[in-house]
Amino acid sequence: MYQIDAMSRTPVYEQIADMTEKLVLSGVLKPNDMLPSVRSLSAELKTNPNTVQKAFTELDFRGIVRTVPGRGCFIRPDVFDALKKRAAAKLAELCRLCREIRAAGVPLEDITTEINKIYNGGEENGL
Amino acid sequence: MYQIDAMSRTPVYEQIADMTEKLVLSGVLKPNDMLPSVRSLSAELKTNPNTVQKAFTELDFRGIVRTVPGRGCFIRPDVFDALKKRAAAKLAELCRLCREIRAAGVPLEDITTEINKIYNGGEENGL
Amino acid sequence: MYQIDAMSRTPVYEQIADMTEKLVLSGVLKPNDMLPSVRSLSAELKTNPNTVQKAFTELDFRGIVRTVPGRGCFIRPDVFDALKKRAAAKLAELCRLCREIRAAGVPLEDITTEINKIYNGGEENGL
Amino acid sequence: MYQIDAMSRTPVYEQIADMTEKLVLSGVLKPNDMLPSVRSLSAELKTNPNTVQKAFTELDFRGIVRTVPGRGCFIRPDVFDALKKRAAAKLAELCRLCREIRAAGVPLEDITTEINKIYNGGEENGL
DNA sequence: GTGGTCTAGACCACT
DNA sequence: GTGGTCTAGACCACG
Repeated sequence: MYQIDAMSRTPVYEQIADMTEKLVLSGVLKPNDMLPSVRSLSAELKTNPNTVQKAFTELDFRGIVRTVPGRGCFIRPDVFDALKKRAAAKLAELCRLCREIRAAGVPLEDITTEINKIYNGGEENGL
Repeated sequence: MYQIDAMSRTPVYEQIADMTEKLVLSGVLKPNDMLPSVRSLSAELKTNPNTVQKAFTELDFRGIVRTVPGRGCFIRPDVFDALKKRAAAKLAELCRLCREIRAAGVPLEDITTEINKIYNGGEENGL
Repeated sequence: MYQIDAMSRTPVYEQIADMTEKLVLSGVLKPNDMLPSVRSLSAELKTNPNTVQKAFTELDFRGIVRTVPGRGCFIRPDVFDALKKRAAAKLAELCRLCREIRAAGVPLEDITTEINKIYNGGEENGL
Repeated sequence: MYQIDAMSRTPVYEQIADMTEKLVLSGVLKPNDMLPSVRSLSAELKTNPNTVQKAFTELDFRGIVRTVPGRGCFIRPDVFDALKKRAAAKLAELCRLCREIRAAGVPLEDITTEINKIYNGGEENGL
């Protein structure tokens, strides 16, 4: 279910957090579902438990999960509210990029055609 | 001409490189222009000379400048080709973000209206 | 009678102990009353018997109950003395918080109005 | 300047974070001041650098500091806004305690006299 | 079994 | 020098 890229520049703990987010968006993980335990996931990913722990802490901060000591780590019931907020932040980042691209002289059409391709790309949730 | 934000989380050397790029796009720096020397720029920005040096190396890597040992650092004649390629890379990054935003359930209109706002924002090159 | 919040960060055994205290304060449990057995309560709350056992040990420590091996767990005759002592400890904790709030520059009125609201809130014992 | 209590139940990293907050409230640390480095503070407190690191991360989350990789950890210019918000949260916690104390039959006067003592206690910032 | 904290020590990117 | 990440392994509280 999880897979990490050791060569990537994004930290392992962030990869785990991002991947979990995507598993929620793709419906694999649903509200109140329990995440794999720190130990089992660290064994599966062949990473240190502390790294997984940090990923779960990060997810807690993001409002994606609620971790209950001694019981486990659970997807929050209101996870989609948190994801909405994160999407808004990503939209702002997209706008920043867009301004840079415009400044480089790229025409509006180049961007809109790319975006339309993505949105007309059917139902695949390729993340 | 240059200004860095010490509180920003983007590395100072990257800020310098990005700013130089924008000075080219806004026409302040033109092909074959010479950049300030490492020593003068580091004095102006109150940073470590190593940091400025690293920024110049980064710009060299990006294809923006050509460093001539003993003479200085010059904007490449073909700088706009390099900038086109970098814009293309940014477009790809934008698409990646766009896919994530789509996965979060944000409608296409939210994105296109934002982008249109940017492209209809007149001639200002506010970078 | 009892109800636990699995998502809460306060340990389950503490939730059980706190709730028992409140049942005494609200008059539902009176001195010399017997508490439900560990087994029956753990079944009702769908928790581990060890957890309920730990809650009872905690209540014993607090001076709320007296556990008689082989017979059961009883509210102490002098339970209200123990509750008085605990209220005093809570008052000390409140003072600690109050000092912190004062240090943050919050005016006295903000605190007293909040407290008056609570004490003028009628007879409801909503705990 | 810093001192930790190894026997306390509050984690060391939290003690460090709380202490830093109090140093701001007492005026010892001011906006834009730099905190001691992870290494120096860990040496001073005889703790592991990772523990101090975690404290700084916590302070970042609280909005107290801004940590800039390669440069250091600085008190935010708007630190007092963050402290105001934290004080509001503490006031809510105080109200929760107050309700419990009221339920235990403690009269309003007992609380208000204690609080008045604190607020009339002169200028000492005893934290 | 679960997560939370901590130590010890390494390597990296940035200034 | 600075902070950031990661590994290895320990101990604790909770269920």
